[in-house]
Amino acid sequence: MPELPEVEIVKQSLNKKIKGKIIKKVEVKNRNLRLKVPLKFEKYLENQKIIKVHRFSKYLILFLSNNYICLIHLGMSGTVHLVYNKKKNLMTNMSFYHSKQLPQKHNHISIFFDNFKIIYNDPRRFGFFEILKEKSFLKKRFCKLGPEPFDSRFNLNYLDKNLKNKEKNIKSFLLDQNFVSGIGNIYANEILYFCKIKPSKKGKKLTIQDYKNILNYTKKVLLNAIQKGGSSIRDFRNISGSSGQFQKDFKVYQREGLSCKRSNCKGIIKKKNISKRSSFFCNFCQK
DNA sequence: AAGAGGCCCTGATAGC
DNA sequence: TGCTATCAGGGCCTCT
Repeated sequence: MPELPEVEIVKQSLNKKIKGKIIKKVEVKNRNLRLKVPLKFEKYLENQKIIKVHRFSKYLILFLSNNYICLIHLGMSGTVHLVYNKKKNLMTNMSFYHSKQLPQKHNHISIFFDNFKIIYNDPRRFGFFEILKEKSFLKKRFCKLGPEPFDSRFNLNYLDKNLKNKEKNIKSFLLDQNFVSGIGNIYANEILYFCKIKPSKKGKKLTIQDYKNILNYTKKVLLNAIQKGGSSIRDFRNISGSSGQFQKDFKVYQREGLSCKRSNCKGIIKKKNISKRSSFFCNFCQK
């Protein structure tokens, strides 16, 4: 669920809080994430300075002063929390992510700094941590991933080369990290709405204008989400979205049965499973 | 080779 | 009330 914009927000927050700081201690309570947290994980991190935090696609990349690199993927329910040590008895916490409180359960990893710690929480444990020996391994690690939508390699030629004559539908392409990386189910739905393309449209049926719209709106939708602080994500603890803000921005996602927001469009938002993922689209303006 | 589908996991919710 | 079934989703793997 954290897609590129949400991970970008976490990256920005981390850079503000932990860049230049030294890791005092690391505690792993549960190594059984999507990938096993390496036994030496703590050793690689402890006493190292965080040089900087980068992001590629949905991955956080922590550069350490010993040249090791810590990769973090939030999976679909991973959150990062910042907890301050207060003088008084209480620990207050603020989240990098939108959950307001530090959850009681599933706090798997704690990274301690001088007067605060960051905590990795992940109920479904689809997230993972990896250690890379140095920079050059990054390239290899990400070599199979497609370009981000902002990458100049993501262009008309690239789309034509990859989509032409393909039976696979465009929705699956947008979710395929080896084709374009950073987009997840929520933004894939939103992007296709803006493109006026129905999610089930096959690659081979896409027109040049479709290509142009895809190039345009993949960027626009993600950038807009980043600007809004990743606010368009729903809270996994609150699927109904009653706590608020986020849902307002969605054009189609989780709007089954509601009317299309496009002015003068009389369409109704439909929900349909495409390749096992829920897809939302306007039955009128998305062709 | 391309594309579809399964699996990992927990928690919220629907249905009986 | 309390049970079970279903769904949610990212990445990787296997099968056809």
